[in-house]
Amino acid sequence: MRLSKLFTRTTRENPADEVSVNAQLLERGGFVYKNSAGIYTYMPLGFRVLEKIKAIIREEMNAVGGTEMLMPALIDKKYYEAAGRADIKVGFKTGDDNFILGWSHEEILTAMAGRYTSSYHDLPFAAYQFQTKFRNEARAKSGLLRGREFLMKDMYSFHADEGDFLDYYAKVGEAYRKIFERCGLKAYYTVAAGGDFTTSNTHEFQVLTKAGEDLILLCPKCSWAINTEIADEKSCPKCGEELVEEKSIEVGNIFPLGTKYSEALNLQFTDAAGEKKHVVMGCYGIGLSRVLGTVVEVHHDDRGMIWPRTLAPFRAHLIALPGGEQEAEKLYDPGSMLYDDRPDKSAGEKFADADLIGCPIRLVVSKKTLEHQGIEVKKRGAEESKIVPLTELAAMLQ
RNA sequence: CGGGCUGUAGUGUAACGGUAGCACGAGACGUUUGGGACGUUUUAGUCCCGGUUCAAAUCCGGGCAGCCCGACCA
Repeated sequence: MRLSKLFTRTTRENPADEVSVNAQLLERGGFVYKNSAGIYTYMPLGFRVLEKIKAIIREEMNAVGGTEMLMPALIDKKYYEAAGRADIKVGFKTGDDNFILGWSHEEILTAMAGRYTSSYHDLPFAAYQFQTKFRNEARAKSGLLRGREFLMKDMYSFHADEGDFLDYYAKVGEAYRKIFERCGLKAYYTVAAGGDFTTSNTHEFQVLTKAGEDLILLCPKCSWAINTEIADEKSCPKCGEELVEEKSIEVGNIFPLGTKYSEALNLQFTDAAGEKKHVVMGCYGIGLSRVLGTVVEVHHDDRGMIWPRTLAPFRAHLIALPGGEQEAEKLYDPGSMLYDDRPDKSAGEKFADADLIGCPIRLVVSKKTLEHQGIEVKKRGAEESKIVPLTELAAMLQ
């Protein structure tokens, strides 16, 4: 993409009233636009990052047999009423009393599953979606970390019995590890309480950051962790090491639903012995926008964002300086490069923008580099740069 | 939902109750050209409603909005 064609613009100043790093940098770089507290538009650069996160999650969910679908955001209250959650205060009302802006989709999917689930032959299955969730948070805060409208991947699994569920639960937990690792996040598998549900076997994926609003007790030796909401242990039950309290942000969670929803919405199947049983369910969520914000919290410096290669809006940021314009046009690859072709911007301004936007590699073509038949290559976050022969650039970007 | 703080051009900020100013951005012209360059010039603003006052960005009341602390949080 050419910067001359990108309609967003960076700003030199942090937005007033914005304290969290992710909100400051994402807004300054033109990745997001805050429309209201906790409500953001993903501008082109931010959207590209979001799509990369989505692609990683999609791959890993498909790999554990998840099937993608898309449910409505506007949900008939009857679904929530069936499980006794219609009055929950995090919901947004709409102009029609019968409809609520959806904040979770257990009920609606459980209700729909009834049409397709008759026998144990129909089980197990897992379905997921990427969807905008609405939560009437009493206090939206910390940029993308706690929004009133946010993008979430939610998956629900349906099983004939607890054992089958537990096997799957472990598989999804492993998939989540891969997802966060691929997103450049060190996420700790943390024992937690799942709201209305059992305190056993519910887990959160927590990333350590000062911007986080959760507190976990973490074992520095074996990485076992537990949310302080449900524990005040002093030492690790796995290895005995003393636990350390850390601030963290929950980027994902997985938890058992048991038969809560299958009973509430009467989702039953016939087992091999011909008996009717309630389906055993699990639920698995990842907040994409929260992942986006967390990555910025973790990967930045005083000049701007430093995107992991897997999520960067573009692999490289190509800058044309005087004398290098023609060569830059030849090198420009629209698929992988953000190309600063603006003729009226000073070198310093282009460098500052490149640092702020944070693509992994910065490429500069100028009279100076062409005197060496080369292009300057600098990694974001590194101090040194080097001149690479033009003929070797393509290989280097692999 | 309690508490605190704050609302001024696109952005960031000034202005004792008395002419709304500065910087950045954006536009024009010229000079520049490897770390946010310079000159000239143009552009654009007091969140909303009411009150006090000769006079309100400023004081008062009420809204609305934003941020922070707490409570809450599938």
